[in-house]
Amino acid sequence: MLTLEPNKYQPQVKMGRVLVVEDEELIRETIALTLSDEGFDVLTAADGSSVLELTRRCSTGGKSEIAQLDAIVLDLMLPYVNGLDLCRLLRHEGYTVPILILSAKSSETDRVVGLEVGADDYLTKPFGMRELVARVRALLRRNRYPLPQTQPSVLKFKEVTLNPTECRVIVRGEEINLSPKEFRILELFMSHPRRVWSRDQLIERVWGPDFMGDSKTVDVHIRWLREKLEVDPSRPEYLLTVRGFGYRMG
Amino acid sequence: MLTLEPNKYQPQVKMGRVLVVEDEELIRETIALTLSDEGFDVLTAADGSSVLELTRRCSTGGKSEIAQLDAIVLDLMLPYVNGLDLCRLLRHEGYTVPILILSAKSSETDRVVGLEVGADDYLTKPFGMRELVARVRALLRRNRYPLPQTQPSVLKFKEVTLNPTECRVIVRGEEINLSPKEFRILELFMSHPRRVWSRDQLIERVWGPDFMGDSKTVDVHIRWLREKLEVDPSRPEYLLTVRGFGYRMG
DNA sequence: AATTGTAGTTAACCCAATCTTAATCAAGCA
DNA sequence: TGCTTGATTAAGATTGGGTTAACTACAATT
Repeated sequence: MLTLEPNKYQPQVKMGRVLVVEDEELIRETIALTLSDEGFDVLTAADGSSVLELTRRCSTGGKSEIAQLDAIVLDLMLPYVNGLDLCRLLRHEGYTVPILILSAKSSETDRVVGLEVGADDYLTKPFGMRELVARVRALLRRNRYPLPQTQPSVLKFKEVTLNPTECRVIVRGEEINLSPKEFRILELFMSHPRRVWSRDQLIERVWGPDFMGDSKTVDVHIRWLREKLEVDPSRPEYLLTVRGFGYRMG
Repeated sequence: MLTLEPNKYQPQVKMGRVLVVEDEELIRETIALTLSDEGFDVLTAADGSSVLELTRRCSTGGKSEIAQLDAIVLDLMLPYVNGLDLCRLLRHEGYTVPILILSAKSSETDRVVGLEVGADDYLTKPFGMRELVARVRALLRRNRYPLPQTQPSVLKFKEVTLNPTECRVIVRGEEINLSPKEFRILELFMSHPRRVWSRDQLIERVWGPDFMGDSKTVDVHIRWLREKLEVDPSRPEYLLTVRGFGYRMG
């Protein structure tokens, strides 16, 4: 009655453990597969009583398995134990795991009751998988401390990854150390791949409009960047020269 | 442009401070009144720029007013600054206040985008006031009773543990004594590990926007923090310098 | 009221990382 | 070939961060 869906792609980041409680097999499996593909560890249950069982069972010794969940996706129409009662009961037992209720009952009153019974979110059937995933993610995001970036917000190009908020650059798996100017030049290039930038445009964007010096200084910085980025700096694959115009990434 | 709705009934329990951002006056006032009747302290704003102003302003001295909110109800169709951008911006600035998006855009894609931009909930117009209240309550409930496992009341990073409620910091098993500024700087770093903070951002968040002094003062506080945190302050493992940008934890 | 202690700010100094400049060399193109 | 543009390098100038100490403000204590 209780299954763990192995992740197909084994993502590097642990997204969290989600329990899906739904009696209709097709829906249950669809949800489980989708969440699993998105990187969640998924447990499934087809009725309320097996969830109750979880509250009793302790795996590692100590906390019950419920306490180790990061979220529950809970259908309301369940055999034996009603979903609302189950939600109420879990809260009454002191469990604070985020609960997202799924239900065919779409009236405002139903939704209000669901939320008042202790659910964190209420999604009415029919629903789209993308929205379900987004809502589950929102629940986990809120409860994970600290909040991971809502969006990856990293720039990638071939074997180079640049993280603007952390000011980090990874090249072929190795972190490299860039000077401020180098970093900002690279950031500009990576946020506009394949676009050609003239020296003056680079000066304008990276140095600012007050810079009074020689635009040839750009060449030197490009040189240093190539030194750090390229396998063979004299045969660049990333920072390419566009003779007569400027430079371009890619 | 910014009003505080006084509670009519002054409930004994403080429900929380909610900011309602909505340009249509009728809707805004309806929401504000309803929430106010339900016991919330309600602030209202008619456009995005006055919210931006809030990120700058700080009342008691210290945290900006945004940081003192318990939730934001945010309409998407706003003059001047788009609601989505506003949400993204708040998250990007590191604010973790729960956000509930209101929108007339009801497609699944719109909802997914809203949630992915960092909102906690997405409610499509037309909506019922009871549901709105229930959802706001769910957001606050979640924050008030944080999950023991997922949102621990303490922040940990390597060998440093910071307890925000008790204002205590343990380093390698030993409790250390931090000054208020030091504590709040460390708290900010620990709630956003790996994120780079510029001196100005630190000033903004820790000192508040009214601080008129030299941002070099940050350096000195970092120096003292290192003295207390690091094994070898001249070779920091926790508070790292990112030359040209600022500082970063880890 | 005087004293002591704590916290925060500012200024001064030093050093190393970084940036700019200039000079020279190599490559592309007519 | 000759001309132009980019690459490369090293020297010198500049900036930014580390560090310390003096100074101010304020609170607690005597």
